[in-house]
Amino acid sequence: MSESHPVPARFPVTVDVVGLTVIDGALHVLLITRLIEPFRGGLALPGGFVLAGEDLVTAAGRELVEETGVEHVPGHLEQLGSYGPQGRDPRGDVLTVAHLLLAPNFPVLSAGSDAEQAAWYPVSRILSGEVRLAFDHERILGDALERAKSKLEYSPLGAAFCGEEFTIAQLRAVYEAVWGTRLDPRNFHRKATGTPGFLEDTGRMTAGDAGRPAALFRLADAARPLAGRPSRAVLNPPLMRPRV
Amino acid sequence: MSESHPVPARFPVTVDVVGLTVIDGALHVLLITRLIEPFRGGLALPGGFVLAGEDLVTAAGRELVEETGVEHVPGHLEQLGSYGPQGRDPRGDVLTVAHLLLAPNFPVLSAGSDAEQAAWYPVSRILSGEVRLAFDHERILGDALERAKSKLEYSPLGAAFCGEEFTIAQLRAVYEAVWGTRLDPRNFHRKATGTPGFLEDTGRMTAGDAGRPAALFRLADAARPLAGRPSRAVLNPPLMRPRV
DNA sequence: GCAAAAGTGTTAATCGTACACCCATGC
DNA sequence: GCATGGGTGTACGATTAACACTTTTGC
Repeated sequence: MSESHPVPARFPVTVDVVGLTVIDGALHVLLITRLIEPFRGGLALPGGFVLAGEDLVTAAGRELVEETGVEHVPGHLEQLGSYGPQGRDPRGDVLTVAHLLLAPNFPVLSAGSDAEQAAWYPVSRILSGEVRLAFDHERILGDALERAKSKLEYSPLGAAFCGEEFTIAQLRAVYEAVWGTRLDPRNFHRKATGTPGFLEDTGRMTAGDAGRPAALFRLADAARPLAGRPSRAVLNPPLMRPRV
Repeated sequence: MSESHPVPARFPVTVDVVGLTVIDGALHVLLITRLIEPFRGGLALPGGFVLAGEDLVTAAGRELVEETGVEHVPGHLEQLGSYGPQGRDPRGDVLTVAHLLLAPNFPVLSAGSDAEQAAWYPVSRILSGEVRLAFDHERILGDALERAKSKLEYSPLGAAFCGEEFTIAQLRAVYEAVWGTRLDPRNFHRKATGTPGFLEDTGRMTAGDAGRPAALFRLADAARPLAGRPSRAVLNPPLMRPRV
């Protein structure tokens, strides 16, 4: 914060959003198809420039809403980290502040031909190299996945992937998709319902599915985000992912 | 990363460093006394503007070296998070990327009267409110402390607070200072030495201190930072801090 | 010898894991 | 009835936590 003798450089600052969701048991990421150079026609994370008067998370939420046509930010949005400004955009130095969105599967607006089209892509297709991302967005995605994995361990944010009410099996599917492992349904049930301050039984049940109806849960009040501030609640003890 | 219709704003970008060390069993933070407005005469985190052509961690390391007179970055430096650009500097919008330094106690240069004086301050005096920090630096310090606490759990970075060689008791003092708890020396010894890929016995011993001489350890090769890239090694199983 | 700190042994409680088993529904 | 998935009980090994005890130094 001290003033150095050299004139401070000013940088264009963008926000990018790594939007993750679970569709049919597989982790998906929200990507847009670029309509302009560089990387025209390529896939990239949604994002855009921070405007004067905006805060970082605000800007990230605005870009997300603009590029998907969703009404509100549909899940948990938090800062991931900053990248740059060197060597990440062929047009020049751009600092980007990446954000992580954990959200239930929400429908993405079908944009007209003049807008960038956002859509969900299976993360596995990027990790396998089958699909490539523009800029340094593969690196950012990698960091986001690592963050998401550890978030599930010690925070109640796995529930951010589910809707308002969900079954333990739906929650388990989230953990399995993000961690890339299978979990014992019975032990997971006990651990999830037994963790204090995590889940709250709604008293309601599913109906119509195969098998025995499942109890519907919601996030406990203690674990909910409060008045705009995202939840900082901690899962204690943590739900540990199997280590190799 | 998409181009919005509004002209992208350009922001001055600073890097700040939360430098932590353990002195006499107490956690200390590196602060400078500001010589200019705003907050002239107040205490703040060391930092400064990112220059053209610089990367973030590079800039943070440069500012640290400049403001303390130390030769090299003396420990583990990593990005913490970004703050702003709104409402954190009375002179206008400034985006800052905060960094976390975990370092052994190193002597700070006594600056001349025309330079900002850096010095170590007990963290407890800031947390108690006895000492106030400029800008939003108290919030940044709070986030840094939280990050440091969790880093000790699942990474070998506790050793970054020690010198090249250290005893288990010195390492335990680090954990106790950062976590603010007492740990059983005997169980900690077993846990630290028994964690694979963490510590390596040097074969050397301390001498001259009270009590039985202690074996000197160093970070295992697997846990060392390699070729500039900071260590991403993971402690498995983690050293768990006592939960209240 | 005595104090002090390092390091080892031991034990009980707790936790994770695996898996047998019962429950409640759709068909 | 049978398949399907929800949910509980239980047993065993691993890990933690508490603390007795031995070792090795300085004084």
